[in-house]
Amino acid sequence: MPKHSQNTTRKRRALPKAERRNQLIKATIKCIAKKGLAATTMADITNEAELSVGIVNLHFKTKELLLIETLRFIADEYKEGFDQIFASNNMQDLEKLKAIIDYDFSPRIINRNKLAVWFAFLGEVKARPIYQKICAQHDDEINHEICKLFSSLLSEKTKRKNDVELITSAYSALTDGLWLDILLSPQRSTVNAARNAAWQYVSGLLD
Amino acid sequence: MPKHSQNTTRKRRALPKAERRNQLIKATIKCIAKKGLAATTMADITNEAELSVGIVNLHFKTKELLLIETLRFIADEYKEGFDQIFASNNMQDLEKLKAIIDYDFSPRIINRNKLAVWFAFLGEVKARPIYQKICAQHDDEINHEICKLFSSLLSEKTKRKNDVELITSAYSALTDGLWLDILLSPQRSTVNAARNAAWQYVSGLLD
DNA sequence: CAAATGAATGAATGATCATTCATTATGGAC
DNA sequence: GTCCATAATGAATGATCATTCATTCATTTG
Repeated sequence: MPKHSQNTTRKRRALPKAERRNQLIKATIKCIAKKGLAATTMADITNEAELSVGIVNLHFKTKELLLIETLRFIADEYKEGFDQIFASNNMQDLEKLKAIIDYDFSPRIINRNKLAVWFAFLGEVKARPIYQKICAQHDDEINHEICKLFSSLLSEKTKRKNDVELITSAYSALTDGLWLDILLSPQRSTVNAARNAAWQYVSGLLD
Repeated sequence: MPKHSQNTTRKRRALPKAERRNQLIKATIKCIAKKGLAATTMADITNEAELSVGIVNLHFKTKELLLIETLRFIADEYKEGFDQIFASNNMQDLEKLKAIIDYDFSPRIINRNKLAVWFAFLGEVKARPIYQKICAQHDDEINHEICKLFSSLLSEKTKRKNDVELITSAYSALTDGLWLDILLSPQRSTVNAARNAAWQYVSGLLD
């Protein structure tokens, strides 16, 4: 009685390595969102993926390595979309900033499942420096881009009164904090309120 | 060979319940900061407290209940200091806001150990709603007070242009995000930069 | 088609851990 | 001083879980 029978026994199939890895990573995200990082077992993950328990060993060697790849997946996915916006050359700087804010609260990238995974790993950062490392490089690059954007957008007067680097880190912190709000409050309205709050902060700097 | 002998065997002592509970909670905080929530075992905690493994059962019934009380401890501790500032009646509103910002980045309350615990629990919120509940009530009360403060401090012009509730939630999110920065970056300088960023946001609203 | 390859399985293993509870120690009460 | 209530101990228990690997199965190659 195979678990994944529908009516008739489904045949097991060999898939390309990359596809299996993605399948397992997606199952891991779902499980962490549902049960938390601490309570997620290998059996949970392989059940969710409708595969056998031994498969993780085959594709990731250990649970810890699967977790690391899962975090990397989410970090890369975010960074990729971010880079796309920045690389675009049919947008003015202000449009880019608007696009980033929209992106930061778009459901495909930022939803409660992914935020749950994100914050689950961040919560373990002090104990597992590897998690911090995975986030740090992207973060630095992102902050650098945002800083350049503010530099070109803000008036001389504003820049004389405020430190641009400080504005950048406040902006990043604001975004992180708003994400946390979304994770913590199940209402859908939070996402819109969060986007508005981010935009209010930015527009306050611009005029 | 008792673990906690120094030179001669130390006698075990019966302490008032409340003291033992605090001792265990403090040990739990240390362990979570050092090993992470997922990897912290009962043996870790009772070793740290230099007590026997059975003691948690005696004072908290289960590990889960000890964890819940630990989160509650940190939340209550923060709220208590916050209330003290707000209850003071020899401070103007602006002074109060300054005092809150100083408080939010004072090492006694906000340090990497306590932040590690804080975010470790937040990371599990989606899976364990009880953690969310413990934080939510305090958060609501705090936001309410901050909102009142902004209402009285901001000019009519600013209030006409911006929604005070949105400003409040941006302020809270900013603080949360800056705390996350402190947890993530081991440099001591981060704390001062964070305080400055928070203050810059507020002073930008005031003039 | 037969043989070879290697992807996938899942029962078995052994390690880790929370919890239990019979026993021991402690500090009042009298 | 001797009892007694109860705080504290820690070896033992049983449950959970990551990992292993001999076996099974699908696909490819010759």
